[in-house]
Amino acid sequence: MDTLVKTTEPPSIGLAARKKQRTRQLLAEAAAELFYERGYDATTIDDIAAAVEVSPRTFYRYFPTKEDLVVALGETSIESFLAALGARPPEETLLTAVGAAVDDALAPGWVDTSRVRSFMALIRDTPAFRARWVEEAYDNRHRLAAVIAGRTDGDPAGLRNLLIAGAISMAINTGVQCWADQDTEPGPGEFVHRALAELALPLLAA
Amino acid sequence: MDTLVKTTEPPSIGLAARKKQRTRQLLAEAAAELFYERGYDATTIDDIAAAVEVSPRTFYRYFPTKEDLVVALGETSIESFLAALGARPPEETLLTAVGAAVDDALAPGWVDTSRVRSFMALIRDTPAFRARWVEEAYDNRHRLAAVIAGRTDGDPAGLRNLLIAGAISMAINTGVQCWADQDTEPGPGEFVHRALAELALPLLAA
DNA sequence: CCGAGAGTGGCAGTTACTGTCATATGGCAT
DNA sequence: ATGCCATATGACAGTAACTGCCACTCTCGG
Repeated sequence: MDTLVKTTEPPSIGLAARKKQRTRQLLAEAAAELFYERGYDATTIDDIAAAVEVSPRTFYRYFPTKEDLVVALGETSIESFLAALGARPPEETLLTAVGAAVDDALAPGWVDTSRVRSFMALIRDTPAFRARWVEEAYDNRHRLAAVIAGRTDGDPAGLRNLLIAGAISMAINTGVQCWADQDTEPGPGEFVHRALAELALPLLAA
Repeated sequence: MDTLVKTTEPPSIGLAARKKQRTRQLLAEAAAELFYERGYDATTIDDIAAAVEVSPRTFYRYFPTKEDLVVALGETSIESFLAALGARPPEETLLTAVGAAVDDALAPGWVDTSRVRSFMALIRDTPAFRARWVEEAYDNRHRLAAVIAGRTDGDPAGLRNLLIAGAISMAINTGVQCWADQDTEPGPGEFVHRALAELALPLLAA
C-alpha cells in the first residue's frame, strides 16, 4: 500500500485516530488554560473534561494522572530541543550547541514566549508539577545522553554520558527558570550557556 | 536554669514533646515496615495509623502527605552526609571529600546497610517516592551549596556553587543507586567517587 | 449492510486528604 | 494538690483523584 505517498500522512492514519489525537490536544490545552487562570489545585478533572465536553472518565483514558498533564504541556519543547541539538553542526562545542539548541527550541514564532514563561511559573509554583517535571527531566537523561553520544564519541549507554546529560539537564532547567523569572533582554539560551559555563565541564568543549 | 546539665537534654525538652517525636518516629518506622512488606500502593494510611494505634487523622498531623514519608525515611542520611562533608578535612579535594562523606554517612554500624539497600530499591520501584526524592535532592542543592562554599571560597548563594551542588547531588544519587542495585564489594562512596570522576568537574579538585 | 473492535459515558467504590468540633491530656501557676 | 490553658487527639463529614465494570455507540473493514 502506497508507502511512497505520505506527505503529511493523512492517508496512512485513520480519521478516528486523528480525532483521538485532537481530543488529547484539546484536553491538554483546556487544562493549561484553566491552570493559568485559577491554578492547579483549583482546577478539577471535571472542569477540564467539561471544557472539552467529554466525560471525566474519558480524561483518564488519555492521561494516567492529573500530574501527567505537565508532561503533555512540556513534551513538545523537549522534543524540539532534542531535535535541535541533534541538528546542530558537529563542529560546535557542546557548550555552544546546547545553548543554541535551547534558543532554537524556544524561538519566538515557533513557540509563544509568554506561554513558556507562564509554563515555567506554573512549574515553579506547583509542587506536584515541579516534582513530576524534575523527574521527567531525570528520566530523559537517557535520551539526551544518546544525542550527546551521537555528537562526540559513541557510547549512548555509558555512565559518563548519562552523568553529563544529567548535569546539562539540570543546568538547562536552572537556566531557563532564571530566564523565565526575570523578564530581561537575553534569550533563554544565553542563561543556559552561562549556567553551563559556570559548571565548567571540560567535556563540554569536546 | 541549669543549662549546664544537659547530657541528653531530657530537662530542656518536655515529656510531651518527646512523646510527639516518638509518635512521629513510630509512624515512619511502621510505614517503612509495611512498604517493604507489601509495597507502597498496597499500604493505606489507615494501615499505618492502625499499626501505631493512632487515628488516621493524627497521621496527617505529622506528615503532610503519604509521599512525604520518603523524606522522613531518608532525611537522617542526608543530615549525616551534610554533617560528614562539613567535618571532612579542608585539604581534601571535593572529589575525595564527597565520596568519603557518603561512606561516613552510610557506614555500617551507623546505619543498617541492608536497610539502605531496601530504601533505594523502594525509591527505584515507587514512582511517587522517586519523584518526591528527586525533588527533595533538587531542593537540598542550596544546603549542599552552602557546605561546599564553606570548604572553598565563600559564596553560598552563588549560581556556580548551586550548579555544582546540583551536579554532585545527581552524581551521588546515581552512584548510590548503582551501588544498591548490585551487591558488590566496594562501598557506596567508591561508586559516588567514580561517578564524580566521570563528570570530571575541574572544580572538584579545588 | 453488517459484524467486530475501539472509543465513550455513567456509576459505584476506594483512597488520599481537609475542615471542624468535641474530648482528652500534659504543662504550669497558684 | 488543684484548676486552668494550650495543645494533641479522635470522630465525622466532605471533596477530589483515580479505577473497574458494564452498556452503548460509532467507526472501520468486509
